[in-house]
Amino acid sequence: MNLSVSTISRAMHDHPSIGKKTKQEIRQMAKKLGYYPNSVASNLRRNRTFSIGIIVPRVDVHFHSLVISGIEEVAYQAGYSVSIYQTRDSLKREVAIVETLQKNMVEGVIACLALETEQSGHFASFGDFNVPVVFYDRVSDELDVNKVVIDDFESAFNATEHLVKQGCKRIAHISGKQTTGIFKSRLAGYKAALQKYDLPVDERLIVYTNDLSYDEGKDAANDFLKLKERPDGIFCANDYTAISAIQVFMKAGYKIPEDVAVIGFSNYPISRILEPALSSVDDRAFLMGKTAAKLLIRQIAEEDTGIASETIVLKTDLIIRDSSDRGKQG
Amino acid sequence: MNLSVSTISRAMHDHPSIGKKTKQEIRQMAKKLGYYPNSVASNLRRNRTFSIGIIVPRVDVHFHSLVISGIEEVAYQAGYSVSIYQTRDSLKREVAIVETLQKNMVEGVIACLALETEQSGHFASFGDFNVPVVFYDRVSDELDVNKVVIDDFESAFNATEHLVKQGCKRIAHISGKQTTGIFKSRLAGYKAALQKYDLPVDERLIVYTNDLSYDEGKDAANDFLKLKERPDGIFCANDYTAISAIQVFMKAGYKIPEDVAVIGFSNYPISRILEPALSSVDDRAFLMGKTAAKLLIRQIAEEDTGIASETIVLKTDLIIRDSSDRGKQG
DNA sequence: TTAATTAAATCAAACGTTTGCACAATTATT
DNA sequence: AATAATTGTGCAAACGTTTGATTTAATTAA
Repeated sequence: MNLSVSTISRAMHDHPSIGKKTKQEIRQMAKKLGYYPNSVASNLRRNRTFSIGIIVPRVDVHFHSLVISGIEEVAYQAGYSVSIYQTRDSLKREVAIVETLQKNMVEGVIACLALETEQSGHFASFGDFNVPVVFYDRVSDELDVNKVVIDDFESAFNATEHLVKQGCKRIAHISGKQTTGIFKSRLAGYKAALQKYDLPVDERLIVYTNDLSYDEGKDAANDFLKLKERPDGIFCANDYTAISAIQVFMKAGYKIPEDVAVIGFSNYPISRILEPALSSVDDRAFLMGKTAAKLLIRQIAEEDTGIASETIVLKTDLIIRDSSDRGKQG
Repeated sequence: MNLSVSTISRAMHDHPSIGKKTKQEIRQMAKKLGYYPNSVASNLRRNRTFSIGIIVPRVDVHFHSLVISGIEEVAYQAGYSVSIYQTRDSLKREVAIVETLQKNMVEGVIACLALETEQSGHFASFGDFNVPVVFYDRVSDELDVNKVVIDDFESAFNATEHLVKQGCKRIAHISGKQTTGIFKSRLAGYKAALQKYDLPVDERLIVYTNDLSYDEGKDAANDFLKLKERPDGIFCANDYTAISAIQVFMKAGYKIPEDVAVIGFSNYPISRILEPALSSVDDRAFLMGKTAAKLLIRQIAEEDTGIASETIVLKTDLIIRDSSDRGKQG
């Protein structure tokens, strides 16, 4: 009953050339002695780490935590451990984290760029180590790498179209920074929907905010109130501004959705709790995480000829609630 | 310029017995060749992993994501990578994760128990490997191990006292499951405050919910409405029930806070956005994460005679907003 | 100059697996 | 009974560091 290490190793891995009883004996012994194979040694020998790195701006932003949840779900099943790193939207931190991940020899990386990041060259180094990278949401244009995003244009189009179908004739839009691709697309989708239904695109009904904060939403809504021809529908590029718009208009005596129908973007958990409950575009954050993880793990497994780049576009969900539901079809 | 591996190793670690110029040359060479020391090999030799595991019920619950954020902050500074695992409140998953962490040889664990978990014996195995464990929020009584919690009793006491000072005479409480320690403590704190101010403890003004959901909050509030002597203040064991209580009472024509002052618990980000803005007890989730990480890392570093157990109680913050602020002192 | 001291670099073992190859033991085939 | 095929096990090198002991080189003291 004195077996060589190789036999034990093979037994633990259920190698076919080990006898059944030997395997059983070894397994029993291992359990009795509380023996676990040393994963570090194993990893060294096999030249693997079974770990992937996630780089997010902040964990405590609901969108990101949902993405992380999706990633964890898939990665755990596949036997990978996921390590979390926060940039807090600082480029400097992002660069430092990229280097840390390199040192830690993660086998793959899933990242959402920091707000400060405009050049994403520091991610290129992963290519040198043949470590695949998948971006989600805020993606890098300059790198030819994998991406998981939603179709912001179509989502905005659908949301706006929904307002049209509820009978809105003057639909406003609270938009984000036009340097960010997703907000540009949402604006474009909004305009396209108006055009489809022969509604004029009125620049006075479009407000460009800096970061779509709750307070900026209030300002935007107050601007709308000052117009002589006020909007009867508002499509907001996120939920916070939608909430403040609703509050401002309600305080001014307007009925939601009868006088003004409002729809947001992201479907935060608050949305269903508010009164009136907020209609919103669900951005499928959880699915986005799962998709990114699947894509990444596939790339890790392939390991063949250079990393092929792929972009996955997810469909969104239009969630109609009281803030825009006038009981009409569509 | 052909140096031995040991020289290179020492040079990279800034070992004193390597000459200055040699160090420089080696560093330069390393940079030029894109050489990174193999961390797996290093870890094997030094018998370390520099990784800690976090076990949370769900990443996408704001409280937990804040805790994670705090942990990441501290751990990253200290050179540890943090791997995330979700139990989704399933005991089975929790047990599996504990085993995975064992296999992965994390150097420490921070955990919040799954709702299903009543016996936490599976965590004991970490002790066998001398891996320190820190629990936060939902902690294990049976294990003599490190914990980071808030003072639920005092927090509830303060919240209730605040309502008293706003002039409330009949203060209700929406409580959680009494099998969970934190909800028991909050109830006790509530009662203690009433007693201090010679207010009667009226069982009709206390509702025991199952999971403090938004809908249960509505039910509870409706129950209060049915009483002939209705409450003029409500202390809720979380924010969701506080929100639904406010909505129910407002719909019934009551003014908040004039007729009914309401205060919640946890200080969700929604709280400041609602109208009226919700008063709440801030549970210091971020600080909790930082504290847990510091405690854990200290324990990892000590590595001496058995793991000493320690419990850290954090002070909470009473955040007064419109839902309870009648303009009176206190 | 030579010995003693100090500084700088190398040697070699160890960390605990994995895995190709060789070998031994068993069973099946002529 | 000898050979071939099959099955089960062991050997030993390798993975890339780290580190105590040791050698070599450079410096200083006598």
